[in-house]
Amino acid sequence: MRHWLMKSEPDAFSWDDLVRTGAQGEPWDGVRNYQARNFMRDEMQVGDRVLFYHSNCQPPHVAGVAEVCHPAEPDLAAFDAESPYHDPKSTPQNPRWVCVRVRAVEALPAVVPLDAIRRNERLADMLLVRKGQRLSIQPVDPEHFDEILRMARELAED
DNA sequence: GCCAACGTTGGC
DNA sequence: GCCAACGTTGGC
Repeated sequence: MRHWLMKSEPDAFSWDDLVRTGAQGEPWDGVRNYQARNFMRDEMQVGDRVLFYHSNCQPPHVAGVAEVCHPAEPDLAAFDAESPYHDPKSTPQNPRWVCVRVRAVEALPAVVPLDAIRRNERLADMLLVRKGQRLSIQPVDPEHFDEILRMARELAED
């Protein structure tokens, strides 16, 4: 089992939105970055655990743990001329973009803000805190994943 | 709202 | 294949 971090802007799709989608989960559509696509297409497997991260909000933070619940399939939004994610170069015969489906597992007992992650030297190597790094889907080392969960428990005690 | 960092596009 | 121009991400 691998571990991941997936970013979402809460104004667009929040942790609560994910919880509401229930067991069938949410297709992670709209990813238009090849590296992120390749992670979904080639490396993500059903059961992989995901840190659900809220970006572009104050403060940015990890909100919950999700899991991959369906393997990569074509991103239907790319075919939809009305969608902001429309890509005319992607066709049903030859889909350029794919998405996995993700469902909520559990909210963290306390959210873990980005600045706390930055200050934790055990997380110094996380891609999330690497300068200039802005992948919306990124692999997470298991130790880093567990450390985030530990921080959430610790923050909940205060 | 600003802007650094990065990815993509397209002319050549 | 190079690279300038442009668009996007996302923290601040």
